[in-house]
Amino acid sequence: MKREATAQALAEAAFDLAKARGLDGFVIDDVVERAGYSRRTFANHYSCKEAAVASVAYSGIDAAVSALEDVSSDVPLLDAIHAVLRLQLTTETLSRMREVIRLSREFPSLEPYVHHVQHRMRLEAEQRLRLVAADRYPPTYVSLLFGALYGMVSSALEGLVDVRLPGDTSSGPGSLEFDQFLDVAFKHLRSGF
Amino acid sequence: MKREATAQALAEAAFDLAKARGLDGFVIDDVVERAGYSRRTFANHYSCKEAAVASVAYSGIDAAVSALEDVSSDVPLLDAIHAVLRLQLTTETLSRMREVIRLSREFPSLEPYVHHVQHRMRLEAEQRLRLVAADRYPPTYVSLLFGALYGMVSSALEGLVDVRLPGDTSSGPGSLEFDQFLDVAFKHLRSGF
DNA sequence: GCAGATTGTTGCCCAAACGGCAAAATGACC
DNA sequence: GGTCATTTTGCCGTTTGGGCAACAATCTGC
Repeated sequence: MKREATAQALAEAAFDLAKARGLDGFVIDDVVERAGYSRRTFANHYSCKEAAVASVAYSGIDAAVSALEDVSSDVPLLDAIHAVLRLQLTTETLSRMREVIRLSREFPSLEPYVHHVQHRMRLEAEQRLRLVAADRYPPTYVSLLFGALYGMVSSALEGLVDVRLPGDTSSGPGSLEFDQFLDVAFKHLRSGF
Repeated sequence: MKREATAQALAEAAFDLAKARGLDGFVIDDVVERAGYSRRTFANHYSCKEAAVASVAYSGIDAAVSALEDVSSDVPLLDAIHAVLRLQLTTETLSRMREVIRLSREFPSLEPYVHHVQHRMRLEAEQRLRLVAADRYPPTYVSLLFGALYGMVSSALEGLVDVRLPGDTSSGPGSLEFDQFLDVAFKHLRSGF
């Protein structure tokens, strides 16, 4: 769909500008000039530049959930999710999220939109996961499980930014810390606190 | 502090107007007129009317966490949290949250700010909880536990709005559904999925 | 290929909002 | 009373949001 492509192009331009000049270092006119659209078109897609910048964190969620939907149904649900997170929550996707979170620390006006994107990702993933698991688990169970999982993962993402922010962009991808964290999180998910 | 009182008065006025006329049925001038402040002052506190409206959902969090901090330290952590949620997440607080969530369904531009408030509540609660439990559990453990708890509770709040929205404002308070849900959530929290 | 419908983009335009700055007001404290 | 810190306010130029209608592009079935 063309609409989506335009939105992504605008978001990309806004994200680049925010990285380069900071969130207050540019106006919407700069974004549309860079992306080659009109200001009016920007307003058709985003309500403000914050929304555009935050939206880039959304990329990758689709691939992750799709991977989950492909998992054969005789693999236990928790195992499947664990494996998918390990595979998908890496490199590009993870480092973008971290960059957006980092920006939102520096420019608090970005925070609401980042949280909004995270929330939408959670909703979409949860909804699609519920379909995948519909024949094995009741919806309420999946909601609780997913809510708990989301809470732990998002808490870890924020934590990673805190811990590793000063300096290294090095160990972004399948970083040891994140994998280790995932293991602990799933241990609790399986057998409680 | 006076600053806080002003912010709350403005938020209250914005919330009332949003309930009465819808989010697009008033402008900032209406808010400040009702609250008795100037437009410039509004801008000192909130970046837009959405932020003001959403902020009313924040009320009550302070009391809840304070109650938790008073719990004697020989009560198991999970029991203490469970009890506090049962007591505090009722009537006024809960019904405000539901009203804000309901508004955000009708006016999507409100969503980011609602999610932001939820997120801030989570952060504050988690941080203070970590202090309370510092002598019994390591910070990482508390973060994971709290993340999971938050995910489940927020998932339930949204669910409650979905289920009960069409019609009744009747069963807001210590509603049966919510208590039952809490029990299930804590069962999983204790012994896993 | 073509006429029609659907969807995306743009310009126009004005009400609304953001935000810097400095003056005025409020209050706490001595 | 006086002094200092915090908060509120008015002024005002810049930026934004979004309704509307025209325009372009893309997708239909024929």
